[in-house]
Amino acid sequence: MPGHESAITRLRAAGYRMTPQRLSVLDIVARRSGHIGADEVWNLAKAQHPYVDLATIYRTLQLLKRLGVVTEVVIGNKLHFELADQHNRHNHMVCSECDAVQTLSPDYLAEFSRRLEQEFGFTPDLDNLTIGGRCAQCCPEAAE
Amino acid sequence: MPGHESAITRLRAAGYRMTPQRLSVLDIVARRSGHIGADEVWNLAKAQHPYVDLATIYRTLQLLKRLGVVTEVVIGNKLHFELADQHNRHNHMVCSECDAVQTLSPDYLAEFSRRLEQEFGFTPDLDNLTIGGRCAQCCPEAAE
DNA sequence: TTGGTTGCCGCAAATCACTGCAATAACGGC
DNA sequence: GCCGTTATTGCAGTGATTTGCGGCAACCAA
Repeated sequence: MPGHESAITRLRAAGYRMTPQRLSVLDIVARRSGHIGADEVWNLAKAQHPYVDLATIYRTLQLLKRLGVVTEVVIGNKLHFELADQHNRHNHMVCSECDAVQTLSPDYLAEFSRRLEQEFGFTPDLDNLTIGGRCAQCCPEAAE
Repeated sequence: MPGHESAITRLRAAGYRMTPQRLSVLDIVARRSGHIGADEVWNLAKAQHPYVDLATIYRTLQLLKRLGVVTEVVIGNKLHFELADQHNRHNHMVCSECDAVQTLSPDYLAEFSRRLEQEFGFTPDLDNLTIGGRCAQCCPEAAE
């Protein structure tokens, strides 16, 4: 699976160790095309490595997020993760009614981001920004 | 304190009941100029009404949020709330390093929001949008 | 004012995410 | 290949928020 090598290299370069648990998590997230919940990562990881702890899953996912290997999507009140693909960056719009997820080109936020940095010196973490709201189906005005 | 009456009216109009607990929460959030954590609301509420439960505080805050009476700000891993003031709407930028909070005019997001609605029929909940990132002090490039 | 309806509260337990600590294992050096 | 250092894990516990449920009380109508 592509993506692994560079991620492993990045981990090593930052002084972290490669463990079977981390490989499992990385593999699971990489195989999935799209976001996956922490609990689901755990279930799949247990299939490969029966004694992994959920805490390890969370720690690993947070680590991979810090390294920019995965991005975080807030859906309902659960965290989901997906492989960060530089060639297909996108943001997420999540409906607070039905939890439907739509993706969004980061172009929509580029101008906004640039202004925050120029005017406030604030660097928004757009890769992990989830935009909440109502989708077309659930929007109050969409009531037929 | 202004704002109470309209909020009470809005609650009633939506078929909800006014209770001493809800009045307390409303009063506490309204008196505070700025955001306040759920736990702090609880402590203050207990002073007026010793047997309020934390669950009631959370339920009330979520209710007031749904009604647009208060807005939610995510700071670190805690929820904060503040009175929604139509004459002083603003967004929040929260530093993921030091939890510093800066406010932001919603003008910065107006164009973005308009496009989401026009192109996707998605109505973003900007009132409760917290933008995470690094502030000028904590930004990697700010290392002197 | 009184009574009935039904939404709300307090309590307890569940859920999700995170953290401290002692035991364990990854990795560089010999 | 073996050893020591030290990052990482599993486990148990904590913090923050949410939910189920039975009893209680706010509100409307008479």
